Amino acid sequence: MTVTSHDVARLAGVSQATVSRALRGDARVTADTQERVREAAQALGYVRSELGRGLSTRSTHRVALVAELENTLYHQLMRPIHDELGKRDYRMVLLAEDSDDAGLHERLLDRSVDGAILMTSRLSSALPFELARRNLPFVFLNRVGAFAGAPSVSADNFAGSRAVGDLLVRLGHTRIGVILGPSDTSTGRDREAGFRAALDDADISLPRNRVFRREYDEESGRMGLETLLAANKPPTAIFCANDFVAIGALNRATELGVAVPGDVTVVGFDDIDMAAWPAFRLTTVRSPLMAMAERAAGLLVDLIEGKIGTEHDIFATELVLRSTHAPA
Amino acid sequence: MTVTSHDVARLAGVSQATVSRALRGDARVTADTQERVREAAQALGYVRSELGRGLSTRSTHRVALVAELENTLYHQLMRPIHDELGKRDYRMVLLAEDSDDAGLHERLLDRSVDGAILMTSRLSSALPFELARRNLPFVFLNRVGAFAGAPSVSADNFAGSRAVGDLLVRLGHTRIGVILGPSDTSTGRDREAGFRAALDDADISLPRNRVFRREYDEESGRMGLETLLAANKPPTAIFCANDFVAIGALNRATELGVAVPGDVTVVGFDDIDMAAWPAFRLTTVRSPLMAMAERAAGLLVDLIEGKIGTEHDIFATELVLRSTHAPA
DNA sequence: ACAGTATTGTCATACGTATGCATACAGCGC
DNA sequence: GCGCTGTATGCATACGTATGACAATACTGT
Repeated sequence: MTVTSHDVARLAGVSQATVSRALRGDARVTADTQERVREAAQALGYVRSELGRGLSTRSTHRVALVAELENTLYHQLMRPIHDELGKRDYRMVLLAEDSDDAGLHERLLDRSVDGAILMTSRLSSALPFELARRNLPFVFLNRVGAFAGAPSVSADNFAGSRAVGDLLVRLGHTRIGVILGPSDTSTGRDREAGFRAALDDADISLPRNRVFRREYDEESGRMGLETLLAANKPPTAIFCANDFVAIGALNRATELGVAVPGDVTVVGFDDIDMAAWPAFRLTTVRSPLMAMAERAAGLLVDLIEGKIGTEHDIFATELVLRSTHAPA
Repeated sequence: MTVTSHDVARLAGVSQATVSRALRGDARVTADTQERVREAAQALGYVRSELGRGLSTRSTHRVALVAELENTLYHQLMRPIHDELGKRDYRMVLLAEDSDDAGLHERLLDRSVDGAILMTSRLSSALPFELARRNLPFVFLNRVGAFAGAPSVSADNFAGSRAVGDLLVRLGHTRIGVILGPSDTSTGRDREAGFRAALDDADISLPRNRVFRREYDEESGRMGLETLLAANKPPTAIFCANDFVAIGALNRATELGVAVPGDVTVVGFDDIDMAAWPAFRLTTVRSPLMAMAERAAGLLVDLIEGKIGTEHDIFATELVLRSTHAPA
């Protein structure tokens, strides 16, 4: 039923080995024979089996993108990753990272991929160590893992958040709140640290009841805004650890009849496409997400092909001033 | 370097064949031996090679999800598909459907997947015929292909759009515009037909300058709204072929200072999560996307395992009245 | 104790491709 | 016509797993 290289060989009147060589353009096969083989392959509609090829060469030219399906940030990153990998003759496979790691470990180590891009790795995750132990090349994207032995690509989260802190201070805010991401992610930690640094410099305190910490999703933003504003002395400005959170905050504010930026300033992080929509016009920090994704893909291929060592790339961020911030 | 079943066999003091059987829980291996093998596998950190397994069994337990990366609708569908496949012991692989079909054909036919879910298939696409010819099982999701030999799962697009048409008529609109999706998709065609049927029944015409046709994305909505409203006698209501388009229309309306629904009524289709956000509160038609995705995944697995024939499932839709519609 | 059967494990091979090595053959100089 | 070189192709095998056929062992009843 399936057409194999043996079928092609029979039709072209050569051996299977010659078919393999001919189709790869091996110079040891005459142009004449190559042509004949190619025609036979075409006629039969031959498609080389990735399984056979992979088994033989111990490489699949496939790369796993490991992400939490719920984290919508990666949707924007798939195109640049896909295209960069394509250019380098690699394919992308999406693996969902769920709570139970067991299946994921296996899927990464079953030899069906040559490497992985980890996008949503938690600092506490054992995965990077496991992969390193098994010599499966991988890079971090938008994360820095607890494991330092792998290349990473990330935005300058510390500087970016610090810039937001400085902005809020400059605008005269003193009661400032923050909706943070998970503390066991590098972005969660770094964005917190940068922001705190700015407030510290201005001698502005960040009491516990002005800190809300949860996931990187819209829902968290909704809850965060509501919770923070319910306090005795509610903040006049809220920094959200990423744009999805910020948009959730804006949504809840609208529902509660809270004016932004009239009643409260809201600032996000990442500058996803949606942030620029007129419905939001979110003031935020731009991470060069496309460039980062492309770089990560490139680094991974280099790593797989043994061309580089460990390298940590940090991309500069840029404050994007839109319409959700105002003086205190 | 890589741990194989031979290594496990050596350590457990049995043959490779026994390892294979033991790990699959074959009754022909004593519980005692199974335990010993399992321990050895554990000790060595053995992970079965998908390549070897696939080559031997001619099945990979992997299913391709074929989608255009730009079509954000599928992001919402990945979780139900992923989970349903997981339950049935299958894995999901995302393949980007780009303009050049060549690479895609190969990736589907290289025996690295057992089947495919086609989510963005164009009516003109040769892919379904190609897959059918090669006996690669597949199902259509949210589409009906020109090829009728494969199962399909879709919403009742005709009835849904007709309901929107009826609604607009009931609200007293007579100058009605529409922003349609590509005419070589079944959704594009069916949603157009249903809407036209409703207008026909009410003797309301749909002149060419009130029809804008483009892709299923936010950008198309922006352009569509602007174009339609620029006409001499602009429409007082606009039906958008899906929610992304509708949101694009809302965005552009905001930028242009056009009030919705004060100046113009806007209705979408699908009821994606975002449609309910307070920034939009979009009146739309709900497709049971989750249930559809789950069903498609289930059907595909049944098809792969030879349990069913061809079956076309159509899910009922439901009008969701929010805040973007008003009387003429 | 023996034949007969059930149980447990091994052997050998297939899956489809890639590749080191061997071979056949053409061309060449003498 | 002989041996030599070099090139085009074929042969054989490896990759890791699964499985049908078979062998070895234990167990049963008489």
